Amino acid sequence: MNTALTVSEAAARFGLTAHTLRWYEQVGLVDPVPRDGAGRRRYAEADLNRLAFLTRLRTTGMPVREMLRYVELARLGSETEAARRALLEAHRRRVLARIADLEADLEVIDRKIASYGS
Amino acid sequence: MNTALTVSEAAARFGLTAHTLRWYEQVGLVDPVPRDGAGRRRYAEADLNRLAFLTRLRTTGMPVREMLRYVELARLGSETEAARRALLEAHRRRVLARIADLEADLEVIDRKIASYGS
DNA sequence: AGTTGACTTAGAGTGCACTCGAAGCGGGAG
DNA sequence: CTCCCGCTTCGAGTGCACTCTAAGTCAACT
Repeated sequence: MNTALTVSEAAARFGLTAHTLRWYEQVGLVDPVPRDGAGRRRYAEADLNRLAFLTRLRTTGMPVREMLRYVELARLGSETEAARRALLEAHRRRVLARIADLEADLEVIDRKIASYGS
Repeated sequence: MNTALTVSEAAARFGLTAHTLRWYEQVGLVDPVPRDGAGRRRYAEADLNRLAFLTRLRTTGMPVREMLRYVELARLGSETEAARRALLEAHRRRVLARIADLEADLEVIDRKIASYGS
C-alpha cells in the first residue's frame, strides 16, 4: 500500500500551499521529507502526523520561532520531554487567555450589534 | 474638568503605542483628534470611546482594511446602519468560528501534553 | 537661562509568515 | 515522440501592521 502523498496533496490536507510546506522544510520546522526516484517529496503517514500536530500549534498562534524550539527539543530525544511539556503548557495557557479575550471582546461587539436594533 | 489625555496616555489605556495611535489617524481609522494650543493631540471621552470599540475589532482580528470600511460607513450617517450591522455580524461569525477552532486545536494540544505523562 | 522630555511631522524601516518567479527536469497521456 | 503538468531549487518579492528615525517645537522644571 502506497499512501504517500505529493507535496500538493499533503498541503491540501492541512489547508496550506505546496510552497508553504517546502518552506517549512527549508526553515527546519520539519525534517527533509523522503523523496521518490525523481526527487519529489513523498509524505508518508508519519510525516503527515507530524504536520498535523505542527499545524495545530501554528493555527493556535504559536510563532514559527517557538515551533522551531519545540522541534529542536524533540530532535534531542527523550531527555527533553519535560522541556517540551513545559513549552506546550505555556502555550496552552496563552491559548486559553486568547479565547477568554475573544469572548470578552465578542460581548462588546454583540452589544454594538444590538444597539443597531433589528 | 479636563479629562483629555495625551497620545501616550490614550495609547497606554488601550495597550497600544503613541506611534500606533498616530498611525491609526494617518490611515483614517480615526478622525483627526482635537489638538491643544501647542498642536498636541488631546483625547476626550468621545475619542476614547471610539478607540475602545475599534481596538475590540482589532484584537478580535478584523483587518485594518475592513475596519476602514466600517468607519467610512459610520461617517456616511445613519443610512448605513444596516450595512454596519451586517459587517459586524459577519465579523461576529468569524470570531465564533475562530473560538471554536482554537478550542478544537487546544484539545489536541492537551492530549499531547497528557502523552508526556506527569 | 538652560535642560529635559513629550510632543509634532513625513517618511523610511522592520518582522513575520508566507508567496511567487525563474529555470529546469521527469513521467504519464495522446 | 512530444506535450504538458507538477515537481525541483534558489532567491527575491509581498502584505500586513506596525515601529522607528530625524529634525524640530514647546512647556515645565531647576
